[in-house]
Amino acid sequence: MDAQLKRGLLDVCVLAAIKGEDSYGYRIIKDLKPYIALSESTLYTVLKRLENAGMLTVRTAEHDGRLRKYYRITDVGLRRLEDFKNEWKEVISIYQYVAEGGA
Amino acid sequence: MDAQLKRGLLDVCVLAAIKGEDSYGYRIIKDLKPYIALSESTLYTVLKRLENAGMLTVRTAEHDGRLRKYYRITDVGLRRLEDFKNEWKEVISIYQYVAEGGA
DNA sequence: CATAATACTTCGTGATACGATGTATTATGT
DNA sequence: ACATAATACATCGTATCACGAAGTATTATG
Repeated sequence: MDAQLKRGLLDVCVLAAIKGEDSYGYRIIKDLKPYIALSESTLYTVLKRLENAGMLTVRTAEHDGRLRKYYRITDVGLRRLEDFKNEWKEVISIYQYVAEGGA
Repeated sequence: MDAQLKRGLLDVCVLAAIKGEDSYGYRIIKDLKPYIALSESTLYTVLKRLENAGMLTVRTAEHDGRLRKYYRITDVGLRRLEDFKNEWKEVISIYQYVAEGGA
């Protein structure tokens, strides 16, 4: 899909992917694949950004002798998801303007 | 609204604003205001981009002794709007994923 | 007669998606 | 046994882009 349209959706997609259960990079990419494609470099940029914003916390744990970084959503992250749902009303009104022939 | 979400919508909003009738900078901003706020510097960047992409044509005309640049949508621009509508199905599916609690 | 509105333009900055590339380990196929 | 793919994370450089700030000029308005 269009790279620009993607921009506003990436962060919330990643938050949604870790909302129900802690997850890690590779799995997040696979879980999101049916909805939105993102490369590893993009994902790690997103995760770092969300971490800096306090929307998730990281914990390193061993799995089959290999280290994994597990990401967990915070209250701030959950609030971000709620804000996004509210913002969506605006988006819908914009879409209708565009789809129904503009002015 | 969120700057990132905006990115994928700006171009199509501007195209929609000139779809029905040729328009010019200042008016486009006013017409879009109820839906999406954009500054002059942003709009002219968008218009230049759309022109380079062949999605609109420009014509300078005098109006009350003042020069105005009128923008008209092209077939390429109209096709862009159609593509956008098709892309929207993906966006909706992403939204549902995010809104309904992710994985 | 100043202030606001109209109308367009340029510049610099910060944000950011992504390809390319690198490092390591574990599975899988032949 | 050995190569290839999959898993897992990380960094760097680049191109795109929205926007604030500032500028130029004309026409309404209070």
